[in-house]
Amino acid sequence: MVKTSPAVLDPLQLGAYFALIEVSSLLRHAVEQQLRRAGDLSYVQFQLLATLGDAPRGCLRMTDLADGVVYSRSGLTYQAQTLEKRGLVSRAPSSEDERSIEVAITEDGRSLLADVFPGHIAILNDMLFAPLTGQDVQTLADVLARARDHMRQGPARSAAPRGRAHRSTS
Amino acid sequence: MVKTSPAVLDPLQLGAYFALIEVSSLLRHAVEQQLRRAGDLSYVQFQLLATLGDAPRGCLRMTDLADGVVYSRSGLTYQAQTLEKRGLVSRAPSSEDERSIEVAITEDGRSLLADVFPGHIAILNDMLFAPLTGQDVQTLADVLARARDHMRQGPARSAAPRGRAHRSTS
DNA sequence: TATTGTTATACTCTATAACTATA
DNA sequence: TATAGTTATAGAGTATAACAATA
Repeated sequence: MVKTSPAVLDPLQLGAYFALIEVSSLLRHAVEQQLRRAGDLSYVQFQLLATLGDAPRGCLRMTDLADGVVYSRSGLTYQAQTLEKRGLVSRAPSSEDERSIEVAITEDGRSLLADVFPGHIAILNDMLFAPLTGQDVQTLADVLARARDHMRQGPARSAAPRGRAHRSTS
Repeated sequence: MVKTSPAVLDPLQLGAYFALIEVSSLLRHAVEQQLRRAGDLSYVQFQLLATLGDAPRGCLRMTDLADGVVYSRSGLTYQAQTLEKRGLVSRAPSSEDERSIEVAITEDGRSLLADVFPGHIAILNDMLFAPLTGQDVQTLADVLARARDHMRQGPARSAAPRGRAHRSTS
């Protein structure tokens, strides 16, 4: 039988959850404003550009690009079109699979990333890292990485049928 | 002179940042879906209801309610109206300060919260807490609380003028 | 048939600025 | 004048479903 989670959180868990939500929310809001000012980018657009910038040849298929950044295909199409109009990415059919589109970051895209990075990093340092020790950061990275890997693995069992309908795990 | 942050992040910081963003993003997306299904609530609406539910008499002024959940006044007005139409909150002018509106969670609001909580908590347990030890949670709560308190204090100095303005917004 | 991606469409949410009213 | 809140409006972003094309 699958281990059933208790129906409540202990205060420690509640604190961790609230702090996580609040920290990421405040951080994201601050970073979004900086990205908008420095490069007229939304956070999602920045994530897409940064993902491409890190990719082997600055180039990924739409589907792979979407992974983890965007939650619907049409949403990615929308953003990719926006970025393409600005000349920050280019799109071309894949030679291997004619169904696929390969998205590549352009020179302008890399240049904009470079413009935006310093301010981005400054915010992270000032807001997030300033009050933390090296050990804190180490632990944070370790624990969150474990959580992330876990989330990436199985689709959350409880993502489906809870709440209103109070039937037990059927 | 203000201490200047280094222009780059070390790999550890980068890892902590990415993991934080990814974890909170995955978590929030999962929770949003659950809230929508179980109670037809957006995350912000849930936060507002939950904040009211925790308040001394289930009642807060608009301004205090906004704090930390919403980033503009009109945004709160919009959400408060939405919740009021559904009978989940009520609004009445404050007797002390005629300018203020006091928002109170209703019985229906509390009932909906109760409907939604179990599924919400189940997701947290399954996605976030399952792979973590009690010590992990303890540390996470501690470190993130410190970060949050720091963020709450001063408006980030770097929120203003960094990253070379790329004014070609035309 | 399954997969990749686009389009049309409708909707939610947010932000800015102008506004009213009270302190 | 400053504060509390609303309104009008406009724009960004997202999701769903129907669609075309390739594997």
